[in-house]
Amino acid sequence: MTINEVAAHADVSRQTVSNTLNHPDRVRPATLQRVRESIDLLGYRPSAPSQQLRRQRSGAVGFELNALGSALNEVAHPFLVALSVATAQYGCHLVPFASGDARPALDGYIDTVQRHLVDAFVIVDTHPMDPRPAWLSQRAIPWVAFGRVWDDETLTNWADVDGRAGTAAAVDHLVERGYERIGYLGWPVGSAVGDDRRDGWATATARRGIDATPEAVCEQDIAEATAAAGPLLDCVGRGGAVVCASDLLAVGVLHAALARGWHIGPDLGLVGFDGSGTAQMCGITTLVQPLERIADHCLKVVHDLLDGAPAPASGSLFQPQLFTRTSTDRTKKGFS
Amino acid sequence: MTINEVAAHADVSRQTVSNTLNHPDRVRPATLQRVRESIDLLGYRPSAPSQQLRRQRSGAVGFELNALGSALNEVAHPFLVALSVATAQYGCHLVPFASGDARPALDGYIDTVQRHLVDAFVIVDTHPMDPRPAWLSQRAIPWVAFGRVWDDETLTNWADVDGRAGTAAAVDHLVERGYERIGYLGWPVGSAVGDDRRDGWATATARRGIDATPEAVCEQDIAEATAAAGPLLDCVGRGGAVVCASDLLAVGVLHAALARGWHIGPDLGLVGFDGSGTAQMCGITTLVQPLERIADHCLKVVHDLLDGAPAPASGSLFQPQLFTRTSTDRTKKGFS
DNA sequence: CGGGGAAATATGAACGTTCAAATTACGCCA
DNA sequence: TGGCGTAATTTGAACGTTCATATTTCCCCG
Repeated sequence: MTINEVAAHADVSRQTVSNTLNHPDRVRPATLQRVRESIDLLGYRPSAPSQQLRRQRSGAVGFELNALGSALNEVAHPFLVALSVATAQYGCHLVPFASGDARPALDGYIDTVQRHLVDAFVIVDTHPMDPRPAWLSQRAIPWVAFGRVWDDETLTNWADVDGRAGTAAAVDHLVERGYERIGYLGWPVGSAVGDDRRDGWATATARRGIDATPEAVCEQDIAEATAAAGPLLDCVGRGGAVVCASDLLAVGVLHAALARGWHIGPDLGLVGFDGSGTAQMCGITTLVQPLERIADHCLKVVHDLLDGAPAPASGSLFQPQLFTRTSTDRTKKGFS
Repeated sequence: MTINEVAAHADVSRQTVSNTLNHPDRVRPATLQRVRESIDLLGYRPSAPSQQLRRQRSGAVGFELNALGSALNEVAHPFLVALSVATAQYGCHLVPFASGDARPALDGYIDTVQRHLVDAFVIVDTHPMDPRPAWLSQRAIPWVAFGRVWDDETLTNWADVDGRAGTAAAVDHLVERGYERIGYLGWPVGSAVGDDRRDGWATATARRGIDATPEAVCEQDIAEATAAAGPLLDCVGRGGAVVCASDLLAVGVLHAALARGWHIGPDLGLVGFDGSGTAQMCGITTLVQPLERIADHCLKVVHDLLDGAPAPASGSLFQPQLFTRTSTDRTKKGFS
């Protein structure tokens, strides 16, 4: 089913069919309707390869999937789904490509862009010394990052979650719920995301005048988190609470508490971060990242860039939303 | 950078450049080398849209991402990553498209195939009454399923994990480790995948002559699993073990056991299913699905179909691999 | 009712590649 | 050395679309 067959059926030229779809204002109403009927009747959809070739634009956005540690990254998949949903709005599609030990990250970017498979990228897991922002910008390849861009203040095309506000909201919530001692389990100092989230907790507890604020750090690993939670639980005691830098760490705390026979909720308030499936499964109150809005924003930015618009004046911070579950309910025992 | 520029640089015609890449046997060795040098020097990569248009083939495989419940599906993301890795082998790429309440499943299939964005599909989450297999087959669109195809015995282009063998291996492992009473926590009867996994446990315990084989069922939900685990733990007692239909259910059992103050491993053997990140995080012995091999197999099948080969004679069953963690180690306390 | 101007529609060309067919180069033997 | 057969290479055409330009149609007014 090609444009010519539709044109023949509607007794117009192929260009009129093209205009019907791309510039309806150039077509007389009567003709427009007739062509549209033919399109519907014949079930015509323009061929993507043809359009891509002619327009010199693939209409696709590349997305790197890191094969390493994909099992532990609980945000990657929901974000990918959110991006896929959002593509419909922008008339584009996603092209994921793998990286890992076998295939260095930049290779996939080079490949896909040189073959005109994609004309922009959404990048995630940005970190200090990340080569991708500079590399892409040098080549004038549009891109947007989910996660702050480090190293270069002038690169403003990123969106991120306001970790500071998130953990602060967690503290407020815990105070309202009547928890008195509020500890924090985070990552070692130096991780920018982690420091941001810790700051929110520290600031909020100080503002609330809470004096018992023990904290501990560990890597993003559940065994470490469980071990690190021990001293923390000693300090906050029954009736205390812990805010965590991630849902995974919260699960560690949960295990440590369960091992003591504490009831999550009544005996210990617990707040995670990320809104992952794990938190959902374990009934842990968490700070849900607004992935749908972030995905939409990311696609908007790259499309603006593709249309020649300048980069946004600054990065965008999105507010995480506190999703209350039984782990911060002092009246219910939760499932444990 | 187009084929013509390479041709000019190497002082040959564009067709010789094309042959150098697609039919090197048709090019004289001396010419071949010269053209290859030009290609490398200029960094030429053929334009995908041009190739797709000319070859009438997109070289892409569609993959439906269900926006609903994506957070609870722990296999979808690793499988997607495995597929992405495997695409490199087959010179193709992936095009994920979203479905959900807003967009019925078949719409995405129709769209992508009519626009020539993809020429085949990998489908997952197959179930009885699934409309996709028949729909795709009727239209002669190549596809392959990860998960058995129900309703129609003649559709053999699927790959799945041998659940029966998996749970049987779990029982053998638990017996070897010295656990005596081996219970089972599964899904309500009627789910084909669940029944398959339960059968493996039932058969293996019978073969081993184990008489204490309590079982319980619940939905794929951690609160339900925790509740259902109670009676199960009463029956198997300390020193017993539980095999679960999924890692999520195993986490439920884990919570129930921790709440009793039992040590996972010494007091209770626990085996999950799927090899999810959750099992990894919680130190649960699990049956790892060989997603890399399955992904490779799926791409092989669709490419064979695209090359006109007949469908495989039968579906392929892949053996899950028992991955031992502390939850089945009677000598270690694990992290809890 | 004819002419002028704008609106609507149609035509030629091009995007970069590969297939099919035509042309040229090469090696071999008489 | 000339001719012949095959290998190597080149040329024309086409994939389906959209841009730029050319042509036609329509409407309005003199």
